Amino acid sequence: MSNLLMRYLCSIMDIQEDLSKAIQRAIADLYQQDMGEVTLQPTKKEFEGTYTFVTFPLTKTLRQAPAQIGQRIGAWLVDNSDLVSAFNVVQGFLNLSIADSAWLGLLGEMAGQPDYGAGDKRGQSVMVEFSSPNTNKPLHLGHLRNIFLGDSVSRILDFSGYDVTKTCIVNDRGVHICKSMLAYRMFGNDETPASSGLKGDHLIGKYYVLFDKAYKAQVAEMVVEGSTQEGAEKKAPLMQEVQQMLRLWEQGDPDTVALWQKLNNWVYAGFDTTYQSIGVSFDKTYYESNTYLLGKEVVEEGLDKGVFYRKEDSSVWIDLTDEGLDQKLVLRADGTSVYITQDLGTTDMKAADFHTDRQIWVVGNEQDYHFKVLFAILRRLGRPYANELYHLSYGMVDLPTGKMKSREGTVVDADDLIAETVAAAATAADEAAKGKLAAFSDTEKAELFHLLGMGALKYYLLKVDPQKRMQFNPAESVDLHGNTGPYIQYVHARIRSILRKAEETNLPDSPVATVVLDDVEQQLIFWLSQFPLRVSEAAQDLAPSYIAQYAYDLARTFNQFYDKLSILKEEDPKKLRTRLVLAKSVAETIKRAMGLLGISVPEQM
RNA sequence: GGUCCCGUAGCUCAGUUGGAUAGAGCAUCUGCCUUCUAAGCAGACGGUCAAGCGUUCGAAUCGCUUCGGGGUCACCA
Repeated sequence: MSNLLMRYLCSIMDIQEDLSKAIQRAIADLYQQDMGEVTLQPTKKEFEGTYTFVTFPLTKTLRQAPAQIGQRIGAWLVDNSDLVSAFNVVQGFLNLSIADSAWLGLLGEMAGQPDYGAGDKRGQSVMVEFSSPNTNKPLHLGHLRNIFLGDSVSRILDFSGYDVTKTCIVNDRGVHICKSMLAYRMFGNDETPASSGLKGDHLIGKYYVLFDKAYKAQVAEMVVEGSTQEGAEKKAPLMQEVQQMLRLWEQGDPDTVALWQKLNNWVYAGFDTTYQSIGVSFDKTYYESNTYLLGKEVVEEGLDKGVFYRKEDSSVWIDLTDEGLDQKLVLRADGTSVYITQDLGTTDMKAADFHTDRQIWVVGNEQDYHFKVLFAILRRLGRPYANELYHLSYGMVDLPTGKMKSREGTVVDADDLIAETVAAAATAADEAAKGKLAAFSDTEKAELFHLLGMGALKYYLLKVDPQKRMQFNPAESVDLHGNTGPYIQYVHARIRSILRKAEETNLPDSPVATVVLDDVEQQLIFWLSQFPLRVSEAAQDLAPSYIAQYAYDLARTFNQFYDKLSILKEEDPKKLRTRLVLAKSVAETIKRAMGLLGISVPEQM
């Protein structure tokens, strides 16, 4: 996939890039050798300097000891480059200090850019599919990881210059929803979200559970009467009724369809409420009731092309054993579809609807195999888009007590979790505020606590590498201290407070070119300068965790700066002005970075 | 069993294309508010990077083997 993603091109001055070129020139000048691209790394904090160039790899070609190479290049840079103010050599490591003038020039350019870090429009489009719930029960914690990931990846790609289409495929048909429908018909007494006071998705979830209870009781009874467990599960009258209902639905029976529509609409309203409270939306929602019959013509096409083959029982298969996969059924003997049939058709349809250059699915890693097969089939069918399909796979969310299991009732409901997180954030924040919120109205307070709670929750779920299974610890997820969303939000509020006091309307937008910088100021400018690179890496790897980590590093460095140096009480007006520019840039970059995670930042907290 | 993913401090996690003495947070302990928001800062404690072998100037990172955890290999979705 990465072949499509070009390296981010930074329009502003790039110290790292310029330094790397200067080193190439040094080597050319001193040794008459062309080393090609040279890479730099940040200097470890126990050493003096900002960037480190490793000279070990040059020893063979240049036939000189690593330390000596470092000495010569370092000296050359100090003499010939305005960027480098000093250097030191430790074995094969050449540590370079950057001149204040270079830092200040960089800060000035960054501060002057209204959309600093954004990528140029590249005329490429991406579709991101995420959330994709079933309509028989409410969203849960696992969905939240999925939704936050999909939403954040969409924002990152958009910010990086792609045209992004966010889609959601709702699984609104099938046995699962018929179970809720049947239970509602049996026990519902025309209950509605309004009459019950329940969100629509929770109401339907309640009937899904009721069905399961009644069904299990029925099965148990039949087992007592002598049936086998397996036989009872198939023959139980409730299951028979569900199957009959599904048939009626497929035949378009008006009563069944009306009931189905009524219940599903309640569920959608419930989902919408949840999406709204977490600040997530979609450009296009597909419904499986409209797509589940798709894919059969793809099967015909595959048979014609000889990609698929028919068995004696007339079921249709593909043999993927030479790719390390298996033989896979794509159409049952009775001519009905399986899951992958429908996905083949849906993928074609999405491509036809939006013509995006890429399609990304945010789906849990239990479907890794499914997507390997899906992509392999589409490649064999010769789809032009087949090499630009990507499964953004993520690991499950575990609780401290272990796996979430719906059977054992340990599934964490999304709405409950959001409410609890916001409530916990409110308690903790109220206490920590120590009177800072005295001027806030109740509404303003509620908004702030929601913002902090969502910041805590989103940051907690997004800071971890998606691929990894992660543990959700409720207590940690609402923490305001340390590597958390609220810690970063706090830094933003702190800076905004200072800027307000500094007569906001009259803030400078450029530093003074001649001031002497403190180490921590250099570090802060360094972190600011890393933002575009981090964004491009996050876009390339579809990794919101890079942005989360970055935002924390930036915020933490600001707190060190804040503790060490005063802004408003600085007596040297040049320094004061420079620090204001610096603080303002940090606040804006934090806001932007957190925005890429779908997290808002407060003006005051 | 085939195949894929994971294994880093007591716990939760970072660790950029192989680089220096492997980093944060939480927890525990110690300092710092008359001073721009202490929701903060600084410090201490804490490691056989699951184990072994190999590749190389150099490995948490790459390769192989073993052990441990999980997913998947449905005419479910």
